[in-house]
Amino acid sequence: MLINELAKRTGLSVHTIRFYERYGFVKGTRNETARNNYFHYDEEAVRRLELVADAKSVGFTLQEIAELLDAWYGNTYTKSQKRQIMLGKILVLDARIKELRDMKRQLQKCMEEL
Amino acid sequence: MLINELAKRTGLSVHTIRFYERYGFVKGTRNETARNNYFHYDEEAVRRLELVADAKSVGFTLQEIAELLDAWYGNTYTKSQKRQIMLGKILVLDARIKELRDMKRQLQKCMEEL
DNA sequence: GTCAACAGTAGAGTATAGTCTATGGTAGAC
DNA sequence: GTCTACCATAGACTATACTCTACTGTTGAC
Repeated sequence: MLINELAKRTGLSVHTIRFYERYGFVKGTRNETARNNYFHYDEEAVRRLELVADAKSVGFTLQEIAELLDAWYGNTYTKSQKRQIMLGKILVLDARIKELRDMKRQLQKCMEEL
Repeated sequence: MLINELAKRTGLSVHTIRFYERYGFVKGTRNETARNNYFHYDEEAVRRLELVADAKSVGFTLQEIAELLDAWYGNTYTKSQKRQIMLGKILVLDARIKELRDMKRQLQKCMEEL
């Protein structure tokens, strides 16, 4: 698919996808025989961008997401390194969940005292 | 206390506190009799900044925090409006907690499949 | 009285994450 | 063949949240 369809599939704007492309989050492939220089994207591109969106919404930075994508799909890390990275992110999530729960408790207490 | 002590008490930098001051997150009081123009801060300032730090760490923007501080300490809202604002923030936190849990589950699943 | 450490204001600079504009080259319907 | 919608690159612009610099005035120890 071309970038426009990818944008529709992922709910991201074309601009944002191009921006993510510079970060290496997705990569299109060019057709050698075609005389245009359009990039084509596959289903993995969709999955990668969906992961980016999910990871972003839980507060990971683009740098962290780059690492996560590499651990998920890439081959720069060994299996055990990948597991380590995943585990690290899980611990970050646990800490963040705790902060959210604490804040929620604070707000509830404040509401009761009103 | 003066701004330096406030910074030490809250763990924020003097710069950051001044920045927050422009947002109305804290306000010092000036001593009429003194010939300097130093601002003095009280315990509420400490509590307010601690709330700012907590709210920030769970992902609220400074705008949202301004609203929260007003609901918490201010008197621009009625009690029932304040409760509404608090409840709104609690629902946001719930949604965020859910997202974090979902992401955690995804990561765990990916780890198992490695 | 002078020097370091602190106070104040104003405004410039930085990082992150987009978002948009300018420009120019395809593709396909009519 | 031309019009609209799309593709590409490069780079400018924006918002948020700081962070720092420049400059000046104050305080308190020595």
